[in-house]
Amino acid sequence: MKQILWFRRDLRIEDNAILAHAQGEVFPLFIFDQNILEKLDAKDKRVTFIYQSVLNLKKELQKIGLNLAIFYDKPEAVFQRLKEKFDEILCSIDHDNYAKVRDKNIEKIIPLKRFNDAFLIDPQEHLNKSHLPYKVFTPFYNSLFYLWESHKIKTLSPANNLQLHDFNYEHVPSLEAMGLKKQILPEFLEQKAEVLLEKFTSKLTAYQKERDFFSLDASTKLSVHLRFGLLSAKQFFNALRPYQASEAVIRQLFFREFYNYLLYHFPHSQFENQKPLKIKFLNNQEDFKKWCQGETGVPIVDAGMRHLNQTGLMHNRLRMVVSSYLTKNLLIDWRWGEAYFAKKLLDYEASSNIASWQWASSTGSDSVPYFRIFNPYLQSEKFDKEGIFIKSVLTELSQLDPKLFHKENGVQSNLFINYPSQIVSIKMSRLRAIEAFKQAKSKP
DNA sequence: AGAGCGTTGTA
DNA sequence: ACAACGCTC
Repeated sequence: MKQILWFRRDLRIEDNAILAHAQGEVFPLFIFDQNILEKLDAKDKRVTFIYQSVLNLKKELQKIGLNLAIFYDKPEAVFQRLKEKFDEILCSIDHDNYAKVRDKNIEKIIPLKRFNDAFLIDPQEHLNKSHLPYKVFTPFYNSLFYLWESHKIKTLSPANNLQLHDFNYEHVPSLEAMGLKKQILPEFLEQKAEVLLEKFTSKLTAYQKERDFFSLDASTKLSVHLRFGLLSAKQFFNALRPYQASEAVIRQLFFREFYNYLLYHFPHSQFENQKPLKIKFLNNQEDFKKWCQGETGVPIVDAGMRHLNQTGLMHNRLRMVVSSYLTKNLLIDWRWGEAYFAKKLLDYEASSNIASWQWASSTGSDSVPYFRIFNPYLQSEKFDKEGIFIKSVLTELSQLDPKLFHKENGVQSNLFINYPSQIVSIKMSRLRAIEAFKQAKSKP
């Protein structure tokens, strides 16, 4: 048996399904997919992260007597060249549309063996008592109680006695050759997943209380590592579950499961409202541009967006604040926001991003009620009272009294500060959104 | 099949 | 209160 081990979003050795299930002669490879790269900005941060992770993986594979061939090509072309020599490809599953279409085409060239490796559960399982997929988080979460109860989930180790297929693929394409520039990444991304995990574990007890506060450093910082599989979901679970205080963070891990599960069962939700609502969005291009650039005149929204643009990161609650502002206050289609996040977020995960935007725009299956609209000023007052986060990003406001950040036109009232005026009044746009969603619902 | 409930809120 | 609905058992 001759197998290609196609690494994609599983850039690790331990608990890796394709390495564990491999047998005989193997050819590990990674493809920098031209179809994907050609659509990216030359300054895309994720590719820098993936690039360094892939080089690390190559070293790790060499330590266990294997290696990694690195291609810059279209997957179809790579496998066309290799098809005579191999019996099958092993890879992990992705449920987003691009991945599904890609894999279907590859399968016509060489048989593909897929493993559910990026998530704890296989979405095909875990149906409700009516044998239908869950649409509400809590019952879904309760159905995973058996997992929660098990303090350890069995992980996988690389298979023994693998032989490396004839290997003369030492050439590694440079980032520049792929049309990309090396980017400076947030410092924590240079650290190994185990190190971040250990640091998080030491402050786990504070997580539940502090996780909502933008300026506190309470989050796991592991979303990017999880996204590209430098750490598996099982490893994450196993490391944290033993602790008393783990419920809150495991719950978030299960949200990740839920959103992957929803995308699997409701693939159309990637493109359309999951609930068949016909909302009359305003979709004003100028407003959208201001939102993207962090020029809305609402300090917490602008700080969140500019921080995203600068770093590729955004705090969970901030994502809710800016997405509520876009879809409700500005009445712009969630798909515009989803696409922008897809371009910018270092931890962009299609399933989580899509479901979260559907949540914010009240179009998803278990989303926020349309009349429960975030007031960005109350959010910043509650979660960034001293304006620490806002000032860290909007440095031109660093001398201001933080109270000004938490009321409409507060900053603008200071005549010495040059800050954009508000696009809309919060009160007016809130009522406008409620009306638009009411209308959408009453349509046949 | 009818009861009970629903991630993150606001005025 | 908001609006009152879909999901789940």
